[in-house]
Amino acid sequence: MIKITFPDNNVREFPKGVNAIDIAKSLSNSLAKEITAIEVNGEIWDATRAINEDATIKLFKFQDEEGKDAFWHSSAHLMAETLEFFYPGVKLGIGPTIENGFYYDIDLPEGKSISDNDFPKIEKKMLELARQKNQFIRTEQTKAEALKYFTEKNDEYKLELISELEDGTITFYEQGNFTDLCRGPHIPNTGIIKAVKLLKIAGAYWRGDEKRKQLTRVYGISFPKQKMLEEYLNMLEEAKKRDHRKIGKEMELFTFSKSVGQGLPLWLPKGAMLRERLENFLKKIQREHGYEPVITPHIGQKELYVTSGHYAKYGEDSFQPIKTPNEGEEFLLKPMNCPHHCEIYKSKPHSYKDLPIRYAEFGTVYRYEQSGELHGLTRVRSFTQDDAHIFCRPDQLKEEFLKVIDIVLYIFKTLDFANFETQISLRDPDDHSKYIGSDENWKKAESAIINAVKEKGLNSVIEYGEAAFYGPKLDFMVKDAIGRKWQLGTIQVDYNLPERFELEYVGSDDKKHRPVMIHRAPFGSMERFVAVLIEHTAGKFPLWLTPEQAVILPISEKYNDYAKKVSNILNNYDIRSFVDDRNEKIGKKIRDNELKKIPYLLIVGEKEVDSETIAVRKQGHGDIGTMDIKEYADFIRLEIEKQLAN
RNA sequence: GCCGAUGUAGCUCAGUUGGUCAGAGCAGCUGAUUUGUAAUCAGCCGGUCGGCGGUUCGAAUCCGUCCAUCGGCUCCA
Repeated sequence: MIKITFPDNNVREFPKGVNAIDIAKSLSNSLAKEITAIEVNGEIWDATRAINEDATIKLFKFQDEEGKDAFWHSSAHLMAETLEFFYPGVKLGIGPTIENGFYYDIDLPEGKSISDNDFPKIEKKMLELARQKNQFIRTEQTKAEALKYFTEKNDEYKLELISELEDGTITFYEQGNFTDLCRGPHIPNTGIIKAVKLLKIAGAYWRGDEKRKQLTRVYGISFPKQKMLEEYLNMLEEAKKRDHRKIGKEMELFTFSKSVGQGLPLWLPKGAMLRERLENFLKKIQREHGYEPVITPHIGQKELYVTSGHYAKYGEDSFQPIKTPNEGEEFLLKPMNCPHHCEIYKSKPHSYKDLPIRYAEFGTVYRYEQSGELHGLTRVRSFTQDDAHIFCRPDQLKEEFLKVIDIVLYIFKTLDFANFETQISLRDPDDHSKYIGSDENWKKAESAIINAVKEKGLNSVIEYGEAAFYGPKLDFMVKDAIGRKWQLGTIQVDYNLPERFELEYVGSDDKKHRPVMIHRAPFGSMERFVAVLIEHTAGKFPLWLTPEQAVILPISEKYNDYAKKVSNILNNYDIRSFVDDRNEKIGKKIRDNELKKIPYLLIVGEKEVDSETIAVRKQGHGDIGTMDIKEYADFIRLEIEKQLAN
């Protein structure tokens, strides 16, 4: 007998050789059917793998991340089996799980191709094979055996992978007529895969190397229940409807022009108004938090970026220097605001008593992103960072971090991003060589971030090796209304630039010290933030932010004058309104303005004119009654105050 | 940048094998109607069919090339 410790620290005895399914069965039969994987002493195992020693375990179902991983990875094998059936001689690259589903990179035999039209038959065959309930059988292989198998199969991709593995660590998995090199784990058998959908096809280089052969990547997703697939497909539909590129066009927020250039957004009046309100919102918070506004030019001498080190790293692959009539004089479009802010810091000497100094600027920067990478407002070549740089003493780091976190949390709360998590990016613990700055400072900064996050009680994951070479950072990821994750704000510690720009302050010891710099952008960039906000709200912005808050709809032309009067009064109350005086029936005007997502439709006809009132209709809710104008203005003001309340 | 797909009016899209195929709806304009809570009717305007070049008697349609967009890859200070 062996001792099995459950997550709740319960310990029970099982016969040696027990597996996850057996353990689950001892709890409930229905649970046993749902188990896809198990954690055994910190390692993820197959649910059917025998446990021969005392162990601490955790059972996983599809709902768990680890359970999904096994499920989708197994589905990738099932897809590979099916592809071998339809395309004999196909060579297989890698087939991992991704955030939503899985893919397999394949090299089709000469002259063969695969397209969306082939998906239905592949899906059908996959389900047919799934229904055979073929077990996933794990076998350990010697390197020689493994090489022999794939040499006979003539799959150079697997051979390459195996050649890099250490002998004694190689395992194969077999299900039905298919055998693959695989670390695992896998689900017990194919039978629990009940729904399958192939999603798309794309080219991908073998091992991500553009000099190597391009393989065909087939993406798919699978579920243990048909209903889950339907829900997922609905979510994709919903995501399509919320696409900020589509809504941005419909609502006339922004556009692009081939003539201006790709990746260079043009903000239309309504978008510009929206953005301005977001900026003012943040400016007000920043004023309250002791930030000082600065303004810097869009270009700087090339030497500035040589000093910062960015020219060496990005110069060749970015916008090229601007030349002037003066021989040898070169300027760069600024790819970031930091060097300019460092120069502002240097414009006068600083005492330790002055710190922290916080310079804030909505600074527009230019980066030559690869053309294929541009995407709506989320990836552009010119964007405006809600940037600020905090210059502080090392002992102030944690305090400043806490304050920045406060700002970010206030923004999330006000804009209704209820779900978010943070990622703390630290040094690679095994290799400190690629990082600049003293060990002591890094330790201080890393613990400052960790403690700040802990103090605020934030949901966070720590990623080792993800820090920038110049310092650790904290990133904020929000989940939008339909569950998609977006990276927004970032707070980064920087030891590099203060060094390179030789920034100093005079300490209480009358000696010169180097300040620490914090880069922070709670929105990330205005472009990206507005894009995420559009997708989060589906264009139904909070009342305080939306470009047009109310539209006045006269029943007929006779009431246009009254409508204009109402609009003027509302505008005096700072409520953004306009009159829809088109010669259309009221039903048509309601429909059009509902579709335009205007939050309030104010209908005026004979009754309203006589009683000096308006009939209020809330977008998506219908008629909510008649009010006089002052009453309505107070009503709106209250709603806005509620939204902005801390 | 690479692979693949796409590009027809302001928007959404038709356009079979190259030959009255330059179309529809919405938007806009004009007129009629004067309307009470999700589409009133009629007329009109609007396109070098992404750009350039080629094949052909003839090209939105076939070929080449460039540009842009989309989906991926790679990248993201």
